[in-house]
Amino acid sequence: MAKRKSVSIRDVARECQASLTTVSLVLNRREGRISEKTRNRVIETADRLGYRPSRLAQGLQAQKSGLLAILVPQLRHAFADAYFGELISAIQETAEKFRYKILLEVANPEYIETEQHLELFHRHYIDGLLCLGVTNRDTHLHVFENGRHPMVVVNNYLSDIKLNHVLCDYEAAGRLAGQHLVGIGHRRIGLIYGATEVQTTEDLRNGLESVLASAKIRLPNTRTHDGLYTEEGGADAAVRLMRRDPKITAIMAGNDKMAIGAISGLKSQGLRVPKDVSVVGCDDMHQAEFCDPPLTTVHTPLFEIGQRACECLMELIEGQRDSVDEIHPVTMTLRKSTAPPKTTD
Amino acid sequence: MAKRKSVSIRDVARECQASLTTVSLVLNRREGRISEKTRNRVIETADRLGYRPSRLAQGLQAQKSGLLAILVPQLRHAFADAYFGELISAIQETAEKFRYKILLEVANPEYIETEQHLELFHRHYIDGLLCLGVTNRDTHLHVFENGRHPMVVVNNYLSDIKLNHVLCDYEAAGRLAGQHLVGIGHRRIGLIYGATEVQTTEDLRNGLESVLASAKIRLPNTRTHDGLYTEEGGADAAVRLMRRDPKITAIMAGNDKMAIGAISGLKSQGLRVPKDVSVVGCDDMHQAEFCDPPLTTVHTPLFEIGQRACECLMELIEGQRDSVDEIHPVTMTLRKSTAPPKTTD
DNA sequence: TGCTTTAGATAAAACCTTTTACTAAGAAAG
DNA sequence: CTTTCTTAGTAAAAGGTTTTATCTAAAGCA
Repeated sequence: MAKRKSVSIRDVARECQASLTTVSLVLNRREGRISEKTRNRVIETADRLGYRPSRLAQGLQAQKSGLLAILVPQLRHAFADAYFGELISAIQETAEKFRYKILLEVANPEYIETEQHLELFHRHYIDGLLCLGVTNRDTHLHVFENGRHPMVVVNNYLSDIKLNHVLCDYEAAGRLAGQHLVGIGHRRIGLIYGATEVQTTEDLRNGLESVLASAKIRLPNTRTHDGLYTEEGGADAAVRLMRRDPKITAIMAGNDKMAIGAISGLKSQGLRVPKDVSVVGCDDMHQAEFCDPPLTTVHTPLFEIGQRACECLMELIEGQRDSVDEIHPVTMTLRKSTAPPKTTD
Repeated sequence: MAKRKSVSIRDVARECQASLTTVSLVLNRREGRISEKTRNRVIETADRLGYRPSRLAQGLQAQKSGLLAILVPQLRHAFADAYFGELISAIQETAEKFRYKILLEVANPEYIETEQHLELFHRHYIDGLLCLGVTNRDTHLHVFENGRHPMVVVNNYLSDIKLNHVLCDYEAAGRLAGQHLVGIGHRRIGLIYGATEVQTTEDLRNGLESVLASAKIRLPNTRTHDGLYTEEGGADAAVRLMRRDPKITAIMAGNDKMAIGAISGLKSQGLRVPKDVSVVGCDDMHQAEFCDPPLTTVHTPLFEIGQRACECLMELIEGQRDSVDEIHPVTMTLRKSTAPPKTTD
């Protein structure tokens, strides 16, 4: 079975006795220039031959690839993660509406070293870039500071580099969780944070601390621990926190994964949730509803964030705006993992 | 800031007083044709101007896009799913080794209707395709039967259409789980399956039934239920199964998500796992280790499957082979969600 | 009749590479 | 001194599209 060459616009033109220009004009619906008769002849021929314009040729001519890239950090199997998955779903869905396609890029050390994220633009691979899971350590992103290449940081931002971003209000998330816990009577509250180099981690902690402060509660370092954004990390952190300060009555975790891990860790120590210790998460992942007990958590509108990030990127590409800076509100979702403390201390 | 045009090979040639051919030859390391002196001059100039070959032009000339697509079904936020995530991670990692990039495609009804999966090839978007989450209903894939376009079905196959595939042995998975449960004394065993239109679901059931049959145990329809591959579905199915036949002592679920849902459903009925009812899953997702109780499950080598599928696709593209049909073995992972039944009936 | 306008169509350029086929100059061979 | 071979390099074609500038024939007008 010989791999027959695909039919080009040239073939269509020859077949229906018209020029390339005519065919192109007709097929691109440029109105008014071509007679009805010729138009129909061209369309019929194109249809009959099964003509499909080559995207490479179109891209070359238009100097547009029609592709966006999503840049994800290299975590242990990053795509097996519900957080990234949710954002990617949202972005892909939105991009499709704008007839863009999505390229998947993973930022491993060699990738950064060789500046592949820039190369994507230089080599005309993509028209725009969405960065997921960035941290303050991602100094390689400074190349986007000048805004020369359309790019948006999704659900985060960098403290030192001014970049386009769309995210939700993690300080408010910390405040809401804090208000909830303090409101039902907790005073010894622990915090399991994700990586400190993530700016939103900082924000969340600040939000929580501000609420605690106004209730005259301190958050000493003995009551905080890194949970690495993972279940294992959360479990481990919870165990350590309780060992350091057994009087803790409530724990907030920086994301649902760590919160679920924490619950598991607490259980392993014979502690009941929420009877002995309350746990509140952050994200409101699908899974939060299905753990035991169902997780009280801060709802962050991840899907919406992904959508907006993509929409804004489109506007950057089209030149309809030249910077993006959006912060979306968050809400509290009450389930069964929090309750008033047994004893007030 | 005027969007300065990017530098082309023409610019390099002009700048260093050489022809396009010479520059191209040097930059593509075609050995022997160009003198050391000219070579160095060209390299220096290209470097100085920051020349980057346009992928669109290269692709047009080579009639290759350098892109693969992953086609995922439109499920509720498909990418927020650990199963697909694991496969995608593996594929992306492998593709990178071969210097291919990955395009993300979601097969919604309109997508199928307009044959976008074919269009990807016709319009030179991609050089190869990997299909995830396919079912026997996906008749639109018959267009790939002739093998004209390089494509591989990942971790599944279709009963009616002969397509390239790489998957793990789901019949063995059913057998292993069955042997384990029967081995520790269970005789009333329930099955929560995923969608029946998925061929591997069928295989898994056949494997389980074959083991039960040789132990003279039947698997009547009253002891099976659809769990929709979701946690909710699994929970619901477990509740219904126990209601229909309260003497069931063990349940196998077609994937870990349903198994975890089932555990949650059983708990909600006051049943203890594994004391009252044993549960065994299939997949061995990361989460399986962290639920309560940790899940006994069949380990399917998903990462390896993704890797191999991608490798085979490369070979199809390069014309090094013209069909793919690989089945990988599975193993049993014993944790805490199964135990001998309380009473034998 | 002679000039201008318009509708319909097209040739050629541009987008950027790679590859094929060719040339010019110098060296080796006779 | 002529012929052949080799080396270093280049012009041109091909890959497929869109767009700009141009052309032709017919119609409109004085």
